[in-house]
Amino acid sequence: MTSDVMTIREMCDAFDVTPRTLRFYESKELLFPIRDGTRRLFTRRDRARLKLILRGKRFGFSLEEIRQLLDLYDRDGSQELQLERTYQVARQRLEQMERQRAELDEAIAELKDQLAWGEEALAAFRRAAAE
Amino acid sequence: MTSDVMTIREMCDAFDVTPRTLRFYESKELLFPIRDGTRRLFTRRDRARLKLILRGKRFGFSLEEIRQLLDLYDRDGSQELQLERTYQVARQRLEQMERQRAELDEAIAELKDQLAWGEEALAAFRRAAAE
DNA sequence: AGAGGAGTTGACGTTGACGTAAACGTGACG
DNA sequence: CGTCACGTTTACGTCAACGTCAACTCCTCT
Repeated sequence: MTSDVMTIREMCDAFDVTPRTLRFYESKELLFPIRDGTRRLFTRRDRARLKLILRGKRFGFSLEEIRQLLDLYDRDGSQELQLERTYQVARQRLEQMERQRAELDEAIAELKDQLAWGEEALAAFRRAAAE
Repeated sequence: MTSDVMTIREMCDAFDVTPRTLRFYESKELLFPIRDGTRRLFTRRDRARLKLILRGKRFGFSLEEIRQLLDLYDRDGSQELQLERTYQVARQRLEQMERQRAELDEAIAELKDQLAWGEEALAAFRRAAAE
């Protein structure tokens, strides 16, 4: 099963990222492709991680935050202390996220108010123009 | 009414920003304080603009976007077109924010799942340790 | 053998929104 | 008169997440 690993090009096509991005992620220890000589070969584990990375980015998380989350998903640590530690990290992240959501909700509500005001102002213009 | 203008310090206190920020905004042509010699004096117009700037930032607009919106308001004459334009931009932002919130909610749910998993695993450890 | 294409490693550039430091001016107070 | 506190300008630093070269190496096809 050679298709168990993918070249950098195949990865780029599959995930719509650039080679630079994949090398960058590797340098940040988000991905761990194996080497065929100097060339990178991405395993199915790398693909799973990249999928999570890209999703995390869409959520607006930093790569460093994502790296921490990946360590949770990656919970290979069969050790209780390690699990406990990553669990705490994840809980903190959840709190952050819920604060973010609260702020976002507030901003959305405010913006909606503004839109209502704008709508009213536009309606006034149109009434004035109708005379 | 000397309170018609404010010093940089008064502005910082009133709006909870740093002097650097106000100077930066001036350099970006978002604010136009008048000068008393070399010192800046912020008018009520500056205060109105700053209020809008900070609100815009909470909504996630870039300073450049904010500048353009402010400039639209500034051009003299009938403001209906400008208002219409601003309204459209704001509506697009709102859509972006609501999509962002939906994704954030999804991520929160997923992370909660992971946490439940971790909790269960920890509980298993503790049961094993209780023997 | 030569050309082409994909891959590699540095290293520097970019954008946004400021922070920080240096070096100096100025007015009020004791 | 000294010395603060506060102000100024200029300019360089920062952080994230890559983009954009340059200067190779290696494989493949003809």
